[in-house]
Amino acid sequence: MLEVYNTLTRKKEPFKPLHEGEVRMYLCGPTVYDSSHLGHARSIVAFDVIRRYLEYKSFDVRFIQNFTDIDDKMISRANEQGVTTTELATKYIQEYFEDFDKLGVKRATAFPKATEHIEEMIAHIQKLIKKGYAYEANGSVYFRVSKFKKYGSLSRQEQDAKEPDEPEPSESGEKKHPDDFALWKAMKPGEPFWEAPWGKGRPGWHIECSVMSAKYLGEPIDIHGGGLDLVFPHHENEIAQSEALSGRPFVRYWMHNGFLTVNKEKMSKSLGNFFTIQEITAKYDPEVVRLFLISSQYRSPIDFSDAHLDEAKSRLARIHNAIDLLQRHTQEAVLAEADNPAKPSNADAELWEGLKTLHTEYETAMDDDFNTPIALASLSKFLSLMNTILTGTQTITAGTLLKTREVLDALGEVLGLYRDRMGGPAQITDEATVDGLVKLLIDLRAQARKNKDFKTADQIRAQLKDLGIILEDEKSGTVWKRA
RNA sequence: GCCGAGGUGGCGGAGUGGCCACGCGACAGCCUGCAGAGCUGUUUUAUAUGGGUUCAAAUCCCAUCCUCGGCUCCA
Repeated sequence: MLEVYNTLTRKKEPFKPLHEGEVRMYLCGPTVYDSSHLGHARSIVAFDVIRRYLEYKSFDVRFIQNFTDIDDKMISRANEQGVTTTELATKYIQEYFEDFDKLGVKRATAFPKATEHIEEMIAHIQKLIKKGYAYEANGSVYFRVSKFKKYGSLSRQEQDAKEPDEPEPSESGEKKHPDDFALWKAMKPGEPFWEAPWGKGRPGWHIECSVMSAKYLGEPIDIHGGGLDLVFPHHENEIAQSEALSGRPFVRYWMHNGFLTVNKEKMSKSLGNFFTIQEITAKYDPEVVRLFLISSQYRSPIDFSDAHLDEAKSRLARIHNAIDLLQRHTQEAVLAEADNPAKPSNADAELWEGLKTLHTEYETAMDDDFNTPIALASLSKFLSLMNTILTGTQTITAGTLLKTREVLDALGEVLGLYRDRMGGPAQITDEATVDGLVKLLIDLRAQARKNKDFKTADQIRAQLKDLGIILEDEKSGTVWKRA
């Protein structure tokens, strides 16, 4: 039984989607005025794993992620660079896809943009005004927080005790209460704008998520996600805007990921302690970065450092070695058993037992609010067992090995790890040629070793290493891989 | 100030009453012509501090100290 932690109730709750067999989830995406950094990756990878696990559990997942392509930061950055906000957005959306494709993040069902939903937002705001939840002031429109009694229930913040509608001298003079927030911002000279019944301007930040979420997923949706820093005010305001109109819950499960920190401080643009995904992936394999990001539970903080990424690199190498070992044994067994199938041995039974344990432990972990560290631990335990069995003296049948591969493939798919090593034998012609040539050299080296001509043997190995090809001697023979 | 999260071995990171994961690093052994990988073992009483409850506490209760986050820029 899957349980998820709901920020609304601050408890783990059994997960039951509104429509059986179907999950509708929405993730607050980036404002596309700059490159994504590792903090964004933490959130996006976390929800990617959640989405993948839900799919693994056979849910049909509709997953929407927005791009905020109009707001103050978009405007000021576009002005700095002498481009339009549209040009700026196009550039960073493209970069976004490059970054996250690299990190193995599955593309969302749709990526709606704020600027493509202005009409719907205006309609939503009009209805809010009509119902008395919003008011116009100098061409801007604000949400009247005091009118929405549940305000603050997500972030557990008391509504300001000040008298509603009491003028606030420190404010711009437009808002009737400091807690009120903008639904529509009147145009300032030189800014991009859209026509609205109350004048030229642009939407506030929060309204886009309410409108696009409802448009693409309906109401209520099952899961709405984002970083912990979005709880207040962003998500609180989304609830207010949406529920003020619909009169029913907007979201059933609110999920928030913890921060990526640097020296225990939140990685953020304003602190300047950020590294872009491009910078990190220039230094580390994207799969290493991904493993690093899922090595702690998504709600826990995770501290960034080179040492921690190096650790993930070592750990990933261990996983890869085990997968490669399995791949070789599987291919050999399939070939060997082409004509006469082998009988399962005790070792087969042991491996089956291990698979069963892995399967149970893994699912129990992921069912418990997506506990990836425990899922990885169960995988590690299994891989140790598998290494022992495969390097042992007993041969395993092709059937057992293929089953092992199938299970590891499915579990790796959820975490987004080692998938590229799970395929069959190399298919590209060049690859096949290289494979043939290297095997030829391996044979020659084997001859040399047999003749105790270690000088030649070592020379072959060393020269291949210079070409980026590593030879490793196994009990069953020599294998090769790329450095 | 208000609200919230958390302090676990050399390091990362699980664990909400007993059996104390998993990984990284280090050391030793096995295997090996050598190397790598792999396997095994070790890394002495790891659970911020002080009390309390209990046959039994990292886990529950009380107090204290410390760290981090949110409070309308933020994944």
